[in-house]
Amino acid sequence: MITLSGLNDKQREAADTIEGPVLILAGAGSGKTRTLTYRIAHMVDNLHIPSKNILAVSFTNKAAKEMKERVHGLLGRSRSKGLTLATFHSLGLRILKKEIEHLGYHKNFSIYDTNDQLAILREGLKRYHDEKSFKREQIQTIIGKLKNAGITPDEYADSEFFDDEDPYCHATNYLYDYYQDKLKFYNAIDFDDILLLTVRLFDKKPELAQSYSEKFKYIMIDEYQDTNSLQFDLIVHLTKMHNNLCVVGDDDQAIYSFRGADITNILSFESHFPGAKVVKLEQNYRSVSPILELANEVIKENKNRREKTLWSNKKTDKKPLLWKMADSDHEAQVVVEDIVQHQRKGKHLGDIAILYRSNTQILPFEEQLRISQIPYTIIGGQKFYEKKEVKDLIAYLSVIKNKADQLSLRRILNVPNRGIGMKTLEKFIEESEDTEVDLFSAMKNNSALAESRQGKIDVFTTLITKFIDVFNENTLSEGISKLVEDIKYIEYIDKQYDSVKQAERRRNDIFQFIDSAKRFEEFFKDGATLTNFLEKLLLQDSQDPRDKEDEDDDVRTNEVTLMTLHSSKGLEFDTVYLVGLEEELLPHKRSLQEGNVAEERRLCYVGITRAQRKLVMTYCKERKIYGNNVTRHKSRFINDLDKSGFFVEQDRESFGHLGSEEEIKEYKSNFFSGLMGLLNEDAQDKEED
DNA sequence: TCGTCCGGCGTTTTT
DNA sequence: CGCCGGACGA
Repeated sequence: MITLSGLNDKQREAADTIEGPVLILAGAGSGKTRTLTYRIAHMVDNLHIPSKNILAVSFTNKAAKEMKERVHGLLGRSRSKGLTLATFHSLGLRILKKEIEHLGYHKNFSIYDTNDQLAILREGLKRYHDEKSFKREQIQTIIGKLKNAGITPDEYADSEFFDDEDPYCHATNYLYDYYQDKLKFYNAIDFDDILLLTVRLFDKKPELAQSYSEKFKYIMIDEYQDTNSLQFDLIVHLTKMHNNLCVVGDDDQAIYSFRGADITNILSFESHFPGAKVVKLEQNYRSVSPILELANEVIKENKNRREKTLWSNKKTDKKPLLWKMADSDHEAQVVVEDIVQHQRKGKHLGDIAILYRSNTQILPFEEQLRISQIPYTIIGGQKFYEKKEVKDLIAYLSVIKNKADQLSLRRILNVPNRGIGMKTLEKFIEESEDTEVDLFSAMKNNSALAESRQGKIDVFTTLITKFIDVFNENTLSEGISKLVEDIKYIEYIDKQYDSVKQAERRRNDIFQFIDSAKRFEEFFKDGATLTNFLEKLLLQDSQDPRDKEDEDDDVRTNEVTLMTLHSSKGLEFDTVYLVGLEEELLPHKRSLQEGNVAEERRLCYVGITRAQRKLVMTYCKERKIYGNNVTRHKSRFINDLDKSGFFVEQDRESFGHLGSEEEIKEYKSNFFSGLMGLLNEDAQDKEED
């Protein structure tokens, strides 16, 4: 028997309302995950709802995993068996893997990421007249928006999105069609397609939608403020048979509109689902009250939001601080100096985060942290699978799985060097397009080339064919090891880089890749197929620390965390430095141009509400932008409340954080000796090379 | 087929 | 200022 007595009244109400539509408006730090997990446990344990009828959807793997673990904690493994806790994309993919043939794709389809998308668009642009005046990134964005609006290439020209006067629309009209055609030909789908095709499948086969809706009788959606219209359509399909939909979210934390998230989904929930019950969670268990008061004050300027006022039992006299800095180097110095003080007092570095609007702000902080020898970790950035070596190997695996995957095939055709160049490739592509046979088969058929050159191609096609068997007969990691050996990939890497260190790092990536395959096998046993592995790699999020895979957990947690405001959503830290609170940075220049200041304000709100006890905000008088110094102004988000007493402003210019001349001198000399130490280290690095 | 030089561009990015 | 991508030459 699960008791809900540990929840507060509102949380309990939310966890105990099971039938019909429910909207839980969960303010930052209000115990949303706790409420959701108790709700699930309550349904299974007390109400005896079969776990297989429950579906909970979140946005990230991390959130899904956390929810899974916490439900396990409440129910134990055996009783939580059968629950479906997924992300939108993993759910869609699960459905497509069974049903995609209804849409004319083969079951061994590949999944393409942003880079793959751009590669196709590049070629499309080459065929389009006046190619130079269009940027493929922009076209890609538009196509993404069209997909998320559910508009097909055929429909585009007649849609509201098409403007006959706009040359971009004409280019998009051509390219969208071209792009979708290629995907189909390569038997590939992109991230947006995962949702789009699932919805389309349900549109086309209502009886299928119905059967899924009957299976998932109780549905919960986390971070509902970030859903887009496709996800909404999917939810409508899945709830059609019962209307048992519980969504959780906070409109004040909607920060992904640039990815198509539609805040009206949460704002208009009651009109989309009549009879909905709305529960507000406003008690915050995370932050001390001065931080919440500031947060409330900042966000209340936004119009068109659901009124919420967070409150906390945690009282303190200490107000949030606002530090005025000279420039970005100074900003980093002062912040890191403050962190050093923390460390001296024995505070745990894992409780500290530096949050910023844009990745361009990282550099000075990284420098200062290194000089002061403070361990740190940067969240986000390059994903593991985006490293060149890993991508090469993934491309091999992709082709072995799906021979029609032309993009992957082209990536590896001459990697390592097989003496097959563009000329040869082009001939075969032409052949492939003319005969509507996939590129691999065209190469195997050997009709485009003279005998003499065909030899090199045969080596390649034989290799791939051979490895289809190798992967059938061996485990995943064995297969990959054999592949690396067979193509002499390590030797190839060593040749590519003259720096020993670089080659070493690349080699390491490869071994790490094989290791990750091993771990995958250990975890999934018989489920560790090539297909599942590739899927996991592509859908895995980038919220793991960069380059830190090998370290122990306790080492890892005693590090200062650096990340963007976007990445920080859902997390909390004892101490938060919210840096660069300047006009044109937060709010960002581009958002100002586009007139989306409300979202920037929410971003600021998210940053403030990450802090549990200590919040320090900073801005600079001057900042280097693309090489030149530019005068900066305090962000409107705090400037508006200047004299209101919600925070204390301190001038930290000219080493103002230190007392006497003596101290300043000492600080500077420490700073420079730190710098020299670094230079020496670099020199040593070079010697090793 | 590969390396080098020049020009343009520069936000966030759960999958 | 620094990175990336395209163009062009050896």
